[in-house]
Amino acid sequence: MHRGFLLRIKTGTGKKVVLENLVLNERAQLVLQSIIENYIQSSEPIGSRTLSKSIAATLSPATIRNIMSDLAELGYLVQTHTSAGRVPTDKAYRFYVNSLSSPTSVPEQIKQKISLTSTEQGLQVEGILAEAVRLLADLTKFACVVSTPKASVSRLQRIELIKISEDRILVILVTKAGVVRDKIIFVKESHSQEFLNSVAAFLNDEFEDHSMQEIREQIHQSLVDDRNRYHDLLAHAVRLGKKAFELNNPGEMLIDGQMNLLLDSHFHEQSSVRPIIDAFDQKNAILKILDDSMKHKGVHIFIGIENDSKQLQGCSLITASYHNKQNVLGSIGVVGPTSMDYKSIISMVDYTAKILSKTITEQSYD
Amino acid sequence: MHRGFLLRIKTGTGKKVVLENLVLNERAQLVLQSIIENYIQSSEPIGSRTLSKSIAATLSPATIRNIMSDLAELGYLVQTHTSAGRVPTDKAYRFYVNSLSSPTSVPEQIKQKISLTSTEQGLQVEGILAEAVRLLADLTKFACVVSTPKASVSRLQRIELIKISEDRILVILVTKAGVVRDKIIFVKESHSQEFLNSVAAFLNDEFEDHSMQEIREQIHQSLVDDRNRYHDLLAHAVRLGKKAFELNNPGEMLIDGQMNLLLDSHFHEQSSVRPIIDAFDQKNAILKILDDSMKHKGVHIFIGIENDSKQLQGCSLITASYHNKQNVLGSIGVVGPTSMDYKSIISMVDYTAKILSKTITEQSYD
DNA sequence: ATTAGCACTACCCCCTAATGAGTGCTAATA
DNA sequence: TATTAGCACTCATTAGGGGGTAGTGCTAAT
Repeated sequence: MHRGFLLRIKTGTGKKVVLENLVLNERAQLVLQSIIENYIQSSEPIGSRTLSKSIAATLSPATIRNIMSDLAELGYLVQTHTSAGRVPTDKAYRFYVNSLSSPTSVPEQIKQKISLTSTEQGLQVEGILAEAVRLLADLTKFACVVSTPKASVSRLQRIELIKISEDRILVILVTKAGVVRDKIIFVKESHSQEFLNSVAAFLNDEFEDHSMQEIREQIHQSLVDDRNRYHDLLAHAVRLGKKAFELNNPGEMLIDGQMNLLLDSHFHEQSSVRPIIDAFDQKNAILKILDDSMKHKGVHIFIGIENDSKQLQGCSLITASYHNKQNVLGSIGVVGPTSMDYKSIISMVDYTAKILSKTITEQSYD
Repeated sequence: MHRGFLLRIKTGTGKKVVLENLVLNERAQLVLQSIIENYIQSSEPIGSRTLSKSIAATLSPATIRNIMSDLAELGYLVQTHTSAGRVPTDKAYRFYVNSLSSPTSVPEQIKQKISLTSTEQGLQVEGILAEAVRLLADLTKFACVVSTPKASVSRLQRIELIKISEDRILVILVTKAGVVRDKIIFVKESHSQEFLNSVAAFLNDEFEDHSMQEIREQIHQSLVDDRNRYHDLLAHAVRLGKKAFELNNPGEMLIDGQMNLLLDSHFHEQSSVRPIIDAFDQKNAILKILDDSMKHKGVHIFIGIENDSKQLQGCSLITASYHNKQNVLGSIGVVGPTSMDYKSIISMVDYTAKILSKTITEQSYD
């Protein structure tokens, strides 16, 4: 029926890449890569003739057809209809990005655009993140997201308690990373501002430079531990502190450039963008990916079908974590079509994350 | 040529509406209104036959054609091409909304959906606004905007100065309206936290319950006034206060539901949404409209061509201001196609603004 | 192992004709 | 005099048909 692919590769020479349990010979790799790069540019199915012209090696359309046929059988390519060119599958993109070396350097002119000026305006971390995500969206022309620093890992710089009314206290938490969080807590008994000041002083003394996670645990300990009850200040500090350090904002993220997706040529039909938009609205699927990408350094790539969330299976995400001197704080990423220009987007995300880390580190409070 | 329109209306009976310097008789009004309502529903050109069926009064298509022809001549209707139905112009929408009585009441089931829960979670004004704008976007299926309380009119509840590093001070401003603003100021000379506390205490004493505008003016006065220089604390307080009360964020706005516009059937072509999206990015045109709408109570309607900004001439805005006990704080609004369902949108905006005002008033700090 | 050649497929574009919704005008009618 | 029926006309939209084209798969020749 078809000439055996395995036969061909047995005689194939040169470097080989193991993929699943099968192997692509060098020439097949070249063809596949070339198809992908062509498709990324044109976002139209690639035919054997077109390819034979653009490809470096001198191969006739017929030969290429044979190779393509094999690649299709292995699941790297599909056709929209019988007599159409081939389109790369998610599997092909995975092969492609795996074969890419580490991020290529960003062109000098782009580098110049990637600079964060908001620190000069006395903005906090949130402001810097907003600027970074907007910048990345403008550069890549796709939608971009960034997760705000996780409250649990950030370390306390300062806590302030401000009496707002008889039963309300405004809590302001400043972290070493430069994040300012404020929230209101409700109390049953009224406290004077002086009293709140001493409670705040106590909490500052006790917990400065501890991570929120630690603080919560220690306070919980103290609550269990009844011995503290005899000390009035301490008891109140513990009780207020418990409320103050409860994190009720469960990790936020900033989004920019959603519109870019709709205007992008790769998503010709609106319907294919719809689920992605919904994913933005729900946030949790994307947050999960950003969280995952915090676990390891460097750039992470999630391609279409690989995504757990069905809504995101029509697009790819490229993410990179950012950090200050001590901790990984969050990650920033691009959401685009599976057929995006991985090479350049990867390097942009990588570079932006580095600049972001640098900027945040510089303006951290320690 | 054509039978004189003026002739016809001279004999017209019943209520008349003066519009520009011309007059529509009752039947013409009815027809126009009916065309508009049909078009709002179908967003397709309305023909005389269709209308003759749907209209209450029993009029033959031919009669309706005559009326339509007159309305077209007066600039209320246009045709996309010779043999197409008629489409209302912006002038027609203006007539239509003017003829609407004050906001109709919102259906009970919608009312139930319009409730703001964020206060219970100890969120500040910004959080409430974010919830309100999202709610309105979900309800109307259009893009929605809300302007944050203007810093200049809001009155000081409390200022805090926190030493962050040798040359940086974190300023936290809490306003009576419940807005918490934080920013970093840079100083040349280092101050101890104790000193900052006394400066803050002084500023609090001096300026509590004053509007930011007043405070800025008074501080500016003091700067000019050299007599204060002899007093060290005062001099520093003035200097720091000047920086602290400088507003570097020039009125912000929150946006939600931009995507709704792209998915809306009224904007069949992407190209017509593009300028609106750009307007969102630039913000100032929309902010200006929101500002304008703060000047008078109630719902404001800006229809297409009436907008100063060219980008916004393809859409309509419906806005309403929100307030606390003392001041008008900002406004919330819907951005949609000129052919939106004004009747229901108006009432939703009206009701949402009222609930928003109520919620903010309740949780204000005085 | 590669390639040239050929038959075949299916989309795309263009042209045409038919359909149909809608208008404007005129003449008849109430 | 206001309304309506009738008719000719316009123009968008649709369906159908043919030629062109980009592509494939297969086979036979190199």
